[in-house]
Amino acid sequence: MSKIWLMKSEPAEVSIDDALAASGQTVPWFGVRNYQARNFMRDEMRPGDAVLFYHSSCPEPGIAGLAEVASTPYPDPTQFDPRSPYFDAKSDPKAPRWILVDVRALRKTRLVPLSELREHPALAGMRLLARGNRLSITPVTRAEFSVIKKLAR
DNA sequence: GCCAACGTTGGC
DNA sequence: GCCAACGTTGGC
Repeated sequence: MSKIWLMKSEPAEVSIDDALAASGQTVPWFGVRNYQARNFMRDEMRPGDAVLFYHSSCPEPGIAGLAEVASTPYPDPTQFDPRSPYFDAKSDPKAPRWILVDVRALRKTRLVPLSELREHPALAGMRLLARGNRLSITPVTRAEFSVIKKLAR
């Protein structure tokens, strides 16, 4: 059974529009520097898994589009680039610490603001909404996904 | 810019 | 292994 994920991106860096404009509508999900989020990509994601494309750290945080996992995991090149903000001097190229997957944008949705997600009773259990959650990648249940797809339509 | 909450680091 | 200090996330 395929899984469903919510993945946060700062639109100033990669927005849903940027992803849709990319070659093959696909972007490498670089910059994840949290072990739990990394492990989701490494251990649990499969190509074809559904993705909610979330805009964070911006004037209107919320769900901005639908996407899918488009690759198996592979090393995140930014960890080896000293000029990148995601450079990690402690990562050994022979055993890369950070990986990523490619994400293919499928379509933009109406922006469903975080505040609206919080108000919806059926979404009260969402990992995204858990107190103090900072994970940039969180699992989404099928029930949550169908509610959100209706909201986003 | 503030700050709550959480993750990571490193001395012991 | 503990835990204080520090760094980061991310909404507001």
